[in-house]
Amino acid sequence: MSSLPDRQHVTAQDVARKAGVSRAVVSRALSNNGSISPATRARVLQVAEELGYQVNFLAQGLNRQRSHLIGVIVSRISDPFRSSLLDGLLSEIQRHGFQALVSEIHNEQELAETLRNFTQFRVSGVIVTSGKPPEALVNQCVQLHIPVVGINRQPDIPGVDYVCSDNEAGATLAALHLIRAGFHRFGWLNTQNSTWAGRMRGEAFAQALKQSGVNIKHHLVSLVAKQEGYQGGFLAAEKVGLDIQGIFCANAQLACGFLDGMRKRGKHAPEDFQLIGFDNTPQTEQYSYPLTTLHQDITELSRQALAHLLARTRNPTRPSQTSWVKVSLIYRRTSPSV
Amino acid sequence: MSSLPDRQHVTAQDVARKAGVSRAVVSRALSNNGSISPATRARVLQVAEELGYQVNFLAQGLNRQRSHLIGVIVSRISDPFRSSLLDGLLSEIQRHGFQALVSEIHNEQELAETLRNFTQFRVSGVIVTSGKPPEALVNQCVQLHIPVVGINRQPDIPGVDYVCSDNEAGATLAALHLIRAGFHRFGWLNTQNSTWAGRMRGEAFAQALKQSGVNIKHHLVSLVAKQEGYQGGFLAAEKVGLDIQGIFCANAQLACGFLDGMRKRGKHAPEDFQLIGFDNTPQTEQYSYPLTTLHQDITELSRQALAHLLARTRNPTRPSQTSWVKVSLIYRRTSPSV
DNA sequence: CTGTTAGCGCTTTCAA
DNA sequence: TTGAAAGCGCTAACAG
Repeated sequence: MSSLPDRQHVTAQDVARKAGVSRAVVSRALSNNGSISPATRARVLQVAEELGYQVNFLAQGLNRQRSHLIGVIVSRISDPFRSSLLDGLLSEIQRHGFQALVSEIHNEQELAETLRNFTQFRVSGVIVTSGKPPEALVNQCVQLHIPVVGINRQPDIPGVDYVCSDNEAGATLAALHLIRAGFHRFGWLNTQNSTWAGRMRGEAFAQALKQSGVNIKHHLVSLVAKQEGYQGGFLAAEKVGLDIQGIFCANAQLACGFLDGMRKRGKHAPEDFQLIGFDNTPQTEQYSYPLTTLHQDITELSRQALAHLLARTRNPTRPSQTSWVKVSLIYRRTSPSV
Repeated sequence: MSSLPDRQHVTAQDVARKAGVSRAVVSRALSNNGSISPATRARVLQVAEELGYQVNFLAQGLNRQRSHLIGVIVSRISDPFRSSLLDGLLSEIQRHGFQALVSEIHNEQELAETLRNFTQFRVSGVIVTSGKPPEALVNQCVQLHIPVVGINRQPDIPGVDYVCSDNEAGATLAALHLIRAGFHRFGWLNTQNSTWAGRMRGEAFAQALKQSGVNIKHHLVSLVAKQEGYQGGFLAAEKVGLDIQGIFCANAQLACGFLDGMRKRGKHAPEDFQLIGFDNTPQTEQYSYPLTTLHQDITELSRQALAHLLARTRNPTRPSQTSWVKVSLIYRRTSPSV
């Protein structure tokens, strides 16, 4: 003899009936939107509670033309830095009451499809941590008032906001640290298909060396890894000249691989050469990889990303903004002691 | 002079108008569902293409009472095994044309809230990789015909399907491998708040030793780490007796930490002690952590999870099933050579 | 094979 | 403050 209807879910209609009001009132009570007397509101909420009412987000989204979903585009999430970043992003997304639609992509085409899919779900925003979205699609998002924010992407699409670690500053810190140790022969290690962030780091590193009087033509060697990640760094170490002194790596995985590759050759940091990485992944604080590294502030990166998203939601036509997040040098045991 | 309406999105109505048919026909053409002449179908698809029509998933889901979303519950995804698992799951989910709603939880209460949120989006299924969902909520899912599948969870809730790595078999392999090396003093390392899978591994390890004639009362010491992950293993190594010979770890992070903790004490595997881990994370194939380990077949785990989901979608009342996925011992350099 | 119709469950004017 | 009514965009049952 339950008073519940035969239907599967309790609807606003059910609540309305039981509370003796109209559906509209129920909607107002729950959304805190539109005027309603405190008394009615309380009663409706009470009944809703009793009935275990839960808003149907699909219906709500359909009506509002916007779901409580935020699309996140990632790739290779088993990479430690990327999974940490995703972690930070998820926390932040959930903290703001959204749910994350996560999509892993393997190429630009999948990125395009994913972006389309996201719009079909009327997401409240898109966060791109990997790949470069085709401008046409992004423009469509912009037109639909779906905020798009890129993390560590080249800030070049109008209408998109960006948040980037301050790669230049980081690379400069690395260069200065190495120079102060009195080195003369420097190395820069990156992968063949580097991201924009990686390239920035390399350019800034060279630039900083140069400004400190290093003849980079002769004293900076550029190592390019054929593969991404640990393996790439490991193999790159096989053929590096052993007279090299201070090496800066585009990211943590490359650095760990390089360190191991050198170990295999019997060379160790900081005695035989010195190494600075980027990212400060958990692995680089482990006993066996005590890597001096530039710390990316993932929490801040995530916060800023959401902040941009929300700001643009309020004002869809505001000019594009890029936030630069400070990086800091973490001194460990692969570089000169300070 | 565009023929497009002023509205933001192209709707089925627009396509219908331009193709000179009714909305229903458009729906049929796109969903391949309900009879329609090949000619009309082709024409409709053509027009849809031209107009750049995209189904509104919110409306579709509202009507069908089911979205193309699959909820995934995770925690601590910066842990290498977990991020690898998530990776596998995402691939599999996307391969089947779903989108993943990923939610990171920190306790059972968040799990409950998340589960509710998922149902509010009318997900097509839920995959739980962490925590133990309250049975009441799960029952609600079951009633709503939302399939729930647990990965590496204790298979004990009716109506839920499970896929687990074969922990017993893995632990037995480990025990046998260590015994064959002629050892007498064994160790088992796990965290204080272990998962069910971890406990299973420990029990099976002890059991296997016993069956091989080891007096586990005296010759098996159980180390419990106060913290999870690398740090837990590292600290656990600080106080282990140095006469220990063969140690089995509940997971890869503990094992790496333990290895490093012992290194700090000047003890190395396999010379001074021997170590077998679980999970075969990428890190354990690195030069500095050449860990003998049990490989969890993430691809298979993911496939089975989706298979259960789809099977139960077709037949919501089928009896609960548990799939056991084979694990294999990967021989590296922390254990006796074979 | 195709069109009409009646919802799916919610929000939001607009009157009362 | 409240209710009635229209509509978000799509699907499915039913006639024709």
